[in-house]
Amino acid sequence: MKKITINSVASYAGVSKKTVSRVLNNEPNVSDATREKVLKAFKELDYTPNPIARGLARNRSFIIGCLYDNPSKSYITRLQSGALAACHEHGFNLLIHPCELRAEALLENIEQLLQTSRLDGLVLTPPFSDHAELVAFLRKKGVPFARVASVKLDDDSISVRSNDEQGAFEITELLINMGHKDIAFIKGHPDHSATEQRFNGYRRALKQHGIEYQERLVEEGNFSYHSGADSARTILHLNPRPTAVFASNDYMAAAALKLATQMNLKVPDDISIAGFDNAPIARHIWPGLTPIAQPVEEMTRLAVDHLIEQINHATDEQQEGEQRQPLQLTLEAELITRESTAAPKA
Amino acid sequence: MKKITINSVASYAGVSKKTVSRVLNNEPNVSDATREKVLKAFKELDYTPNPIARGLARNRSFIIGCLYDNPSKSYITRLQSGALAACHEHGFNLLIHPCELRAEALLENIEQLLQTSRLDGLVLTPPFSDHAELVAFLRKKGVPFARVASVKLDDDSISVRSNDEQGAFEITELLINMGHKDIAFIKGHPDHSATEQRFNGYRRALKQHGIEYQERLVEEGNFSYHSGADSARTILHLNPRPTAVFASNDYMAAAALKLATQMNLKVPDDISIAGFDNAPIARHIWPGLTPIAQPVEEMTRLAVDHLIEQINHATDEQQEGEQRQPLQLTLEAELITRESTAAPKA
DNA sequence: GACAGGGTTGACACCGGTGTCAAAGGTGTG
DNA sequence: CACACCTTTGACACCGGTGTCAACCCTGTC
Repeated sequence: MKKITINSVASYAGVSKKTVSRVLNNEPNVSDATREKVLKAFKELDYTPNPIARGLARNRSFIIGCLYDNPSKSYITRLQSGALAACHEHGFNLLIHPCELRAEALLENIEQLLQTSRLDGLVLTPPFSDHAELVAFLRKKGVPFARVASVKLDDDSISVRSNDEQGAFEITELLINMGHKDIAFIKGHPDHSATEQRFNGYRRALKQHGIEYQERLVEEGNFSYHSGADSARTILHLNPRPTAVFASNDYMAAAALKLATQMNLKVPDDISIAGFDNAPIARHIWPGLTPIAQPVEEMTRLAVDHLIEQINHATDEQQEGEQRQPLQLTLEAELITRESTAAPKA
Repeated sequence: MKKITINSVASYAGVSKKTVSRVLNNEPNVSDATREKVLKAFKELDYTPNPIARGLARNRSFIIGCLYDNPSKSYITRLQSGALAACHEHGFNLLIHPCELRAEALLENIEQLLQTSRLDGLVLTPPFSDHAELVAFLRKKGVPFARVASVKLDDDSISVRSNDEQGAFEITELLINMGHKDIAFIKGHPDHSATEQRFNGYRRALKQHGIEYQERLVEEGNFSYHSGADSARTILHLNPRPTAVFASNDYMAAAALKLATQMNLKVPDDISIAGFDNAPIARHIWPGLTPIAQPVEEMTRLAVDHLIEQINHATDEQQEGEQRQPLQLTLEAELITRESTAAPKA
């Protein structure tokens, strides 16, 4: 099969390759007649431009990298699917790069990624979104990036988050309004800034309703199912036992729910359980889990969308002067009620 | 920040850029002294080659594409993680491309992917692994590819699978040996060739143990949780009700388990439930699910590993003569026993 | 009819590497 | 010492596009 290059098209259409390039890029100042000729040549030769050559000339790769380190598979695939939607819309592709937050060679790892792939930009997902060192590193290198679900806001980068504090507040309030007073809380991974936000929301709801905060009801988890099981074991053996458990994500909530069932506790009659995220598992277990739903896919889509716009804008203008358009969006989280929460049995 | 190119290195080291290129690629016929000089220049200038330029010159992108269309998030992330392991080992990156099997524009979609990304190769995962039209298309285009979990073997492509038929046989036999005779079966998606294999294993086990096959016990699903719920609803309302259900994947099994619990049936006392895959959900629900575990990650890793070797080999030798090394591997699936299966209550 | 000014076009260098080939340098043999 | 032969090296074209700039054409105006 013969390769069709810009030169083939040019000679076929009887114009210079530069003119072909102009048509390719929808540049102005090409006469209609010429444009027609070239477009016809495209069709008849079945030509498609070589993105690698274009990338070399423009110093672009048209690839966005996605960084993550997360135990939840559903979270990861939702991130990816949001990122992909935005990428494909703009003719970009997505390269995935899982890596460990705690690895000491993190920056070296990222640097190598950047050098071996010449990415046009990077999406940082939790827990990287609030990694100060990494953010500083990328800024120094001049690599465009966007942050998803970051909490510590600063004012010159793209960041899309959901309102974790408010979400946690609402679900805690739901439990309180049902009549619960002893509400246990399982924290998330300390490296994720959402962990603190959710905890804050929990405490704010208690305070606002005049319920005393009890440290004995709070356990530290790390978002994994396993950590949820460990925390739940402690909580469910407390005496007196709380009447509700709010876990910082659905996996830990699911673990609590499984353990409660194993202990012959009825959910929600003996104990209510609430989660955070609305992962598929929340629907797949029995009883169905009441969570706060975060719009993960939408957050990522928006973040990547703006990232690409920034990239395109920056190269168009060639302004070294850091003409960033800061963008800080906060989407609302939504309470979804299922069977795992109810008023405490009298 | 000044850009370091091969020219900077060349002039710094006092050699030609071709010599630098030779050192980069570990080519022979460079004197030790020269090599030292160049390596020193690499270090001192902190040089890393531009993969886009290299890709243009060699007509390579060092990117592998991964095609999938699967409802199971855990399956997808395991695929990705196996593929990534192999890619990173060889200095490649992974680009993900979910797309719909049934879409009429499938081939156009893939063609565009190939043209816009200049992928070096493609990993086909179920249900694409056995998509005859797609395979023929790629072969015609000369695009290297590897197939994961394909069943219909042919003899000139890379394919890594696990033994679905045998796995289904073993888990069915487990149920039979526990004393079950009325064993319901939920089929998978008809487009996936594994669906037929698992069904075959189920029937072989019945036959080998002299149990009559009953069509009324077989329902058609499509691997999604939802379809499992539908099938389970029919099965659990049969009269007489089977004493065991074997679903073709864990999501459908989980749906059956949830429904059984909702119907106040005790699992496994009233009904045993078995799955296939060993997805995380199998551990996360109560009671824990007995499945056949497929080595998804390992299959994909091996497939991509051989794919990349074929790619590297092909470009080294420049043999148009289709010097493919066919590779057909079958990994064994493993039975994992948890709480959802037991002898039927007398 | 000369000239200014805008739209259209192509020659050519360039992006940062790799492939080809010939020249230069070193060694062993008759 | 002449010669063949192998190793080492660099000049140069090339991969397939894009950016720069000058040349050209056409129109409208004085």
